[in-house]
Amino acid sequence: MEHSYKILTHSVLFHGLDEQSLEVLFKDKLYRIRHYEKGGYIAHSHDECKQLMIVMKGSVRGEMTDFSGKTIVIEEIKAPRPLASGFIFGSNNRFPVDIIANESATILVLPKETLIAMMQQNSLVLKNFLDTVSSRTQFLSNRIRFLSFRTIREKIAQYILTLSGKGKNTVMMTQSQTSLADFFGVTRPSLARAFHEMEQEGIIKTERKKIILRNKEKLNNLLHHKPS
Amino acid sequence: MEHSYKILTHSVLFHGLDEQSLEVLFKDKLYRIRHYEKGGYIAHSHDECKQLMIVMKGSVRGEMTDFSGKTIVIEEIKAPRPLASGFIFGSNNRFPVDIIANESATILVLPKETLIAMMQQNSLVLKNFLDTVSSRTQFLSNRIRFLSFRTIREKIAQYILTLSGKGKNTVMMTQSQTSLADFFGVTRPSLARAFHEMEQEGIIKTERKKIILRNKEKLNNLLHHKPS
DNA sequence: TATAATTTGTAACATTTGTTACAACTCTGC
DNA sequence: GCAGAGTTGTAACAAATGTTACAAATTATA
Repeated sequence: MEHSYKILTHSVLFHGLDEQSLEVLFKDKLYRIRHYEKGGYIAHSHDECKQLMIVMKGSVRGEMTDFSGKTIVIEEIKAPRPLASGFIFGSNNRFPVDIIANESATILVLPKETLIAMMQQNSLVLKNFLDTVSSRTQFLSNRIRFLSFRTIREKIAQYILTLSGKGKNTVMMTQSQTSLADFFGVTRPSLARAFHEMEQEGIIKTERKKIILRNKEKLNNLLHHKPS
Repeated sequence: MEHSYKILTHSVLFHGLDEQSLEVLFKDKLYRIRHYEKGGYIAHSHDECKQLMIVMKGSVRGEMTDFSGKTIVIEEIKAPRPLASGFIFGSNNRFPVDIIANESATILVLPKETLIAMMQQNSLVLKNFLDTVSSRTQFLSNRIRFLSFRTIREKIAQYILTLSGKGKNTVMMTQSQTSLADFFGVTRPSLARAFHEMEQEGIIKTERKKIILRNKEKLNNLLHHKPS
């Protein structure tokens, strides 16, 4: 274990602690280290989630299997990140997805009790864990905002206006159009079409990843007539 | 404050503690109690969220103001529930909505430091808070699953199959069709139409709030050809 | 630099959903 | 038993998005 502390100092949960603090923290605590080969199942969807797992080496993926057996990759988690941290506590603490090793992977397993003890012993661990779970909430909450808009133009308007802040008239997209379409829950061609239409109407002008606001008022109006 | 402990024992954060434990817990801690009249602003959207607020009397609502000034009520929070508990920690700890008093309301304000101290002092408080935040994550996560399905029929299929579990062939809807439509992010008539079509095709049969599964295989197939 | 892989632009057509409006039904309190 | 509020059934038409396919542009990589 000793040689692993260095890795853990880079983990979000133990961020800010040095190796000595970690040694103190792990003393007399229950934990396990598990190895998985590529393709191995680390957890099954609907399994009870009563321990925190941190990927220490390699990477794992979350997969959803629908009722037909078709699988969809939801997310990839690389070392040294925790997985399913939002599902250890709460009223429905079960894995929402299957967790499978993407490659040979090493996982640190902390039972719920150990996690609680660590959080009470060290306020930094407590804050780190709360930050992790809360950031997730905030991400999901933001995502839902976008998914809830009826039309693609509304999503675009909200997206641009949020990024542009007050004075600015240009916005740089941080992600590809493809992944933005994914975030919005629409298809890529549809998103491209919407951008194009808005450009035709003189609302915006796009230059690859750069978006220039030409008519902020019209952009506002798109949200104006919003339902829901 | 003393007479308030009884109310707090019913709050999710202090659930399981008796009045004496609360007295010990609040001793030497910083906190405030604030009163708001109907319509008063308790917090503004984008304000920094650095304290936990618990509604002790009355009720408040979360409102979103879009760029045009139109407001949408997101949620109502009644006593004795905490508000915005998922936004105190995390990387973007700002209120996502405006918080406004629905009626005359009393709010207990716990600074972040007080909250941390209480969680470290009492493991029940720690667990309760983590349960609150995590339940939120789980709710949002589930909501996103439904919003991500392309078609209404897919949402319905997922909904019914999840509720029906293994053997059962009937499902009772716990909410009105109207609020289900809301949860799905679709309009009510569209949802009704989808139900009707599926009934025509012999997949299900609806009797008001009761849904009878007539062809589980076809229901599975709806998810089978799922994109995304 | 050449080549492959990824991203983006664009179009025609099919599908799905929204909109609006009204009638029928159910439930509650009086 | 009845009035009124809320919920559900239904339909015609409009609007938005998905699907598919291919070319062009860009970026990564050998």
